[in-house]
Amino acid sequence: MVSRTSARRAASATSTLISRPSQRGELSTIFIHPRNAPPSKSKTQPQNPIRKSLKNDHKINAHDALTEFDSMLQMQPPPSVSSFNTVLGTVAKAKKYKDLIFMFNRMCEVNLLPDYIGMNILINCYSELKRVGLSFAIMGGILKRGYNPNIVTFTSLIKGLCLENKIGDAVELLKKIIRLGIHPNVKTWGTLVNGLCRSGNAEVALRLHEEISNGNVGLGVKFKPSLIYYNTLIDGLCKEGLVEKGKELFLEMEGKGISPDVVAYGTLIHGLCIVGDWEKGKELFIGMVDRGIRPNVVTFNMLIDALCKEGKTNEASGLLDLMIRRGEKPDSITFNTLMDGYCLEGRIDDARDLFLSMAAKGQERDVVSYNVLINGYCKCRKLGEALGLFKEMLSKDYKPTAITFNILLTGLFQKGKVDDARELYSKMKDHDLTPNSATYSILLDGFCKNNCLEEAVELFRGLEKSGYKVDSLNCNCLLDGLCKAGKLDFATELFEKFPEMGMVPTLFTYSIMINGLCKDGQLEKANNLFLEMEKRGCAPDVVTFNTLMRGFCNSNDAPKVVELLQKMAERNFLPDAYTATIVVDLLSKDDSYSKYLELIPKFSNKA
DNA sequence: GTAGGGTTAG
Repeated sequence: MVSRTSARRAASATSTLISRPSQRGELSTIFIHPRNAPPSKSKTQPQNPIRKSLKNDHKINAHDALTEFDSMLQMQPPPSVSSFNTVLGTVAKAKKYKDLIFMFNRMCEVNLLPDYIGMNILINCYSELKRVGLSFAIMGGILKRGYNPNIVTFTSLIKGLCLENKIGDAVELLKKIIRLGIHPNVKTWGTLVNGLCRSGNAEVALRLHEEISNGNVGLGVKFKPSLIYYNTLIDGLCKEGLVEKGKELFLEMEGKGISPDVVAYGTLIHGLCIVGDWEKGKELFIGMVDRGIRPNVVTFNMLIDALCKEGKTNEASGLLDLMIRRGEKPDSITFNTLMDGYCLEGRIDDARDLFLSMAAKGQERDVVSYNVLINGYCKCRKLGEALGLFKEMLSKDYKPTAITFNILLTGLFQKGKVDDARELYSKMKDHDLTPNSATYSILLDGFCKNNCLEEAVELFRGLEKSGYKVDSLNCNCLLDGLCKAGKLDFATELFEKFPEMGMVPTLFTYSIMINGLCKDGQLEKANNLFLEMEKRGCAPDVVTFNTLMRGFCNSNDAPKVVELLQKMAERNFLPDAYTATIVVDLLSKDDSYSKYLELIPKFSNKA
């Protein structure tokens, strides 16, 4: 058991980690118990038949729980606070967090303060809503009320920190509770592993896994990984392209007597599809079915998506028929995925037909269905149709998202309709939508590419002033615009400001700058930047090589091009079609260049 | 009674 003092110490340790929120009004109803109104705890609770069924019937949904909650509030005498936890838990499981907060507020209004289980539910709720500051405040309330935060409390806090991208803080919090003698369990580790994976640190997660498996972390408590824990880690590894590691973990799990389920198989199949190993994915899928594990709608959706991305929409459509025959009901994701596949292939009419047939096939469309089709129309430059669909969705009361606007803005800029783009952008706030990073990148890029560089700069400066934290993607858009407009001085100035703006130049940033410098005839600077990016741990790709080689080629510096070609070959980079145009150009300039080209070792055929 | 996992659109 966790001693009260250690839990309190952990709590005070965390309060230095996270600043306390200022939303006192919102919380006071939960924290401060009104005087002379202790929580009722009658021993003779009236047994409510609905509540009984809540416990026994797993199919009870959040709606029934809310109804039950209302009737519980009406009871005289009121039921015990703890008896509310079942209904709260049901609504929490359904992820109806807004409803949950409403319920807690209602309880507080009638002087029913949640017990520490209820407060744990509330902490998890705020963490899920990415309001971890409030989560910590509720934990303060747990202490104030004389309860102990337990490992469930801390696991929810760690999740909240992870969801707000505060992985460092999450790790620190975990270290602190371990030092204080609170033992993390497999769910705590799973939460952290998930947080690490989702923030692009799958390899760190893997190292952590090795450490805890070896008993190096966790105060000598035997670590028992679970199926879900393994699935989390395998998924994280696969999403970063480390499918081989994922496979190893899959086998390790089986070696420990944990049988993979439909999720484990699905995760690994998805991973194989991501790296393009469709054959192995198929093999695994067959193996799974042979083992008697039924693919479900998610499995089918992933397979349909993989086929679509491979351009095999007919096979994907066949899979939709197969799942229906097998009695697996397709959901909106199934239809949206296939529609997007058709759009990617330019089969916009097939996408439209599927869109129109959804209702008849027993599946209502959703916002994503509209987004997919609008995007399809934008991509084949049928802006009229796209805008028509947008109007239709509004008239049918579908709520557009920032993505809807981003899709349409992209389409409008691509067609040079800057005025329409401006007008649409101004309408976002009418729909209670906040532009996101992608919106700003689209605007910056769109203005730059439509001869409105001034407006892009103006927008960028406005963003900086507004306190919005511009990211490297936003900057890359403006950098590219500045470079292409020949404003190398301004571009260089912005590029050099990256560190003080808290940004790390990406591969794209370097390629944009190298391209700009080359076009401006500043080849030495371009070459230096190329060398610098390597030093800073940003490996150039084929595009970077091509960009620089094109620059040297245009300034007739054949030896430099050859040198770069050799470097590419050393790294087993396969030249692409663009590389070929450079070589051809070089040869056509002067026959004598061919003597340099003989020096190039053969490119390996290894992909 | 409360905490952890796989799928779609920009």
